[in-house]
Amino acid sequence: MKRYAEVIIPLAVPKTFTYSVPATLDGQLLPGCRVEVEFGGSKRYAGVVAALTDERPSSFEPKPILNLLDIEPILHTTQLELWKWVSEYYFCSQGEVMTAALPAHFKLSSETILLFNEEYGDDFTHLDGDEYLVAEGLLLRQELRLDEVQDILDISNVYPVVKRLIEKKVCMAWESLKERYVPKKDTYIRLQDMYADASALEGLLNGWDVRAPKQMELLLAYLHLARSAGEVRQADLLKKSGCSQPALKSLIDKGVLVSEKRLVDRIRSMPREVLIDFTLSAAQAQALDSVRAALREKSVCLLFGVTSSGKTQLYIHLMQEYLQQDRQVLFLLPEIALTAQVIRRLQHHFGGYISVYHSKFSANERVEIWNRVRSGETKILLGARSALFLPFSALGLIIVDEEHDNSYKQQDPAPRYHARDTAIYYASRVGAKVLLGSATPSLESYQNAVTGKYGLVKLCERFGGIDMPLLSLVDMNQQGASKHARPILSDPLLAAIRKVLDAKQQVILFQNRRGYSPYMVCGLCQHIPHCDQCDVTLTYHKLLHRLQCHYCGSSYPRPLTCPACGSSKWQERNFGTERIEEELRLQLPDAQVGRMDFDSIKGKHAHDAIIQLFEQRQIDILVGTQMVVKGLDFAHVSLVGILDADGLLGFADFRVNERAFQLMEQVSGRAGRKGSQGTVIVQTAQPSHPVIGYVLEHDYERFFTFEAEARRRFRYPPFARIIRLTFRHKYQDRADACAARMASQLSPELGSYLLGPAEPIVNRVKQMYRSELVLKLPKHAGVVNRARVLIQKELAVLGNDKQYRSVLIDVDVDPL
DNA sequence: AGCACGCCGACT
DNA sequence: GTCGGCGTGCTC
Repeated sequence: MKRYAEVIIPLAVPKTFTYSVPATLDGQLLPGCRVEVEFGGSKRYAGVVAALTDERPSSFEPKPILNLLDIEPILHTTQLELWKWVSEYYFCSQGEVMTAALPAHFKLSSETILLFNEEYGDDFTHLDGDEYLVAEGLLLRQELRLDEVQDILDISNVYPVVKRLIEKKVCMAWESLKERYVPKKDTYIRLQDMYADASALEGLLNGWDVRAPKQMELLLAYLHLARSAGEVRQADLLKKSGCSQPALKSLIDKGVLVSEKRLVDRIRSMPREVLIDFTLSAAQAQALDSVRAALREKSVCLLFGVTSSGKTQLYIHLMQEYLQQDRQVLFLLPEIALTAQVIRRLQHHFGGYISVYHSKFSANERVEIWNRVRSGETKILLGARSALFLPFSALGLIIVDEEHDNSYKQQDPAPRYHARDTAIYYASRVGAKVLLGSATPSLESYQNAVTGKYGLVKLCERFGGIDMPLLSLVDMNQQGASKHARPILSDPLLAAIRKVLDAKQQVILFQNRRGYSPYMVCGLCQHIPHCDQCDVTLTYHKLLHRLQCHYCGSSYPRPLTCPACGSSKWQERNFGTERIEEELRLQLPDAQVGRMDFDSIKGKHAHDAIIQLFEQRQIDILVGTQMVVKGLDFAHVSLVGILDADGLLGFADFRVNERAFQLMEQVSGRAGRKGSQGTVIVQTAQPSHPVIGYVLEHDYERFFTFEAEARRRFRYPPFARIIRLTFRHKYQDRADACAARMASQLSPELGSYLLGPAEPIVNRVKQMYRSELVLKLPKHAGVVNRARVLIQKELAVLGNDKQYRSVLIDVDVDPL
């Protein structure tokens, strides 16, 4: 009966749009359904109905909804509320949240199709060159997409040509919105009904024509498959029998077999019971009890468990308990930790109840997982950040493993949301519990645990009684004559590697820099090559033999001579993973070396492939960036080397210490497994740095006390809330002016919490200059809300001011 | 985000 | 003189 619908359009427009509901859709339309609407002239989109109303807009005439795309809503109202909350909390549009939340195939936008007008005929004499080319294409193909027209003409703006062709009635334009999800169909083979009767079948076999032995073979293969599997796919049958399509076709033609197309799930489920084939250690069982108790009283519990204390086994037990109560469980992991190793392990226990959702899955598969979660068929979902937006219907528990991991915060396109924090909000809305797990909790979470806001459970014992690895330092000041003459691999480290390799064990070397050399310096004039588009030095990649910008991705040929002075005496400074790999091949020619970083895991399965090679011990030494840190379990690694601790401690943001501690502690945890204590060697020029000290002692609590004190003193999280505003423009002064304008609006009330405008460390990226404002707000709801209101208000003003509207403003709430 | 409208430089 | 650049304004 409601006559108007508020529709979310998947764009960065700050509001919903009102459309009228045609009489034909009366009653079928519900919030959460996708609808096809026209938006902005001719473009069509699949929008999501946020709400229905009877209120007639006064200032405009709503356009009608063109089509209903879903018979029932694809999400629940709790998800719509979540979208709204995320958009408000993180200062973005609901459309941007929609873009992040929905699988690609739910997001449709039209494309312009040109249809050839038959009546025009093939007399193209009145057309000019470009028009003729397109008309020819149309005659041949009947219809062309706009990007195909672009290919034909090879010019940037095809629109004028298209417009003339339409005016001359050669073709007409059509906006086509196609459902992109394609259900998968498989061909199945079954026996003709009359042979269901055993004697009829026997008769058939006995009277078989001996001239058709292939068909007989095929039929026997069918009977065999049907007996063991129940139903028979055509592909399996042909493969098993070794027969070809024609043999099958004649059996079908004879009316012995029947072929039929059936819709199938892309996601193979193995329907079987939950399998818990291990027992918890006393420490684990006790921790599990404490977690249960904590979750009875509080909605969030932090499980602080040292590396390899067996947190996952505890999770598995807890998940099973929620499963028995018929509640769904969401298990979040950082994308990079979602390896085949982890997936296999959970599938082993939960078989058909579990689904996995992450970027490696095809868009079609993701639609199917979406639907299975909504229907409640999937009880346990293992996924990365965006899995939080799946339409759970009976969510009972969210586990956020490695809760400290930075990849839970989406960085580049809005919404810049933190999946851990959003999960906590969402859980509270739907009455679910949250278990955060980490060996190195974030300062935020640990502070919340210490103050009693969250429950806190510690698991200090490594599973199976393995000792924590033994750490030792190599003081790099004593290695090499000068700062620039330091070796990449110090003598003690090299000696340790040799020893480990002799014992047929494996080594992980950690260096958080990819490429060969982070920058090159001209030996004569000290010139350093920079990116044209960004304010950063270029990293030399030896394999590509090019200089690359790690900010915008552009790449340059390696200069032979210095563009400033013409000398060719380049010096390569510092080292990345690529260089280490080379150094190892030089120093240890017999060792098998593998590299795992952003550059080496391109391609769908490259990441898992490297892990597998290492698991199978075809690689002796694995060199990598943070990727080697994330939740991998290798049984034979007895040595871990942290090659440049100073590189981790050298950043200039308030989280350096936290990140450095976490990375070093996590990578250390990779060393030592069953029966042997691992060794970690840290190379540093600052052996007395306090963070290094805490890592040596594996003492998270003392690290926390130390770091929390500094954060409190300088008013950083967890003792303050940060909102950062970045102003981007191709002219520095415009960006600065806009930031100054925002600052002037905020400072009367919030001046004491405001920093900037200031140019960030990297002040130009992709041809855009930047200016930054940072609000360090006290944790006081009134002040924070006031700041939000003022920012929101001023964003609207700046968006309408022609002096500032071309400045792009990014708001980052709780930035990393 | 698109996409159209509108006002200033290098080509016929 | 026109084609085409991208500044700016709007989308139910």
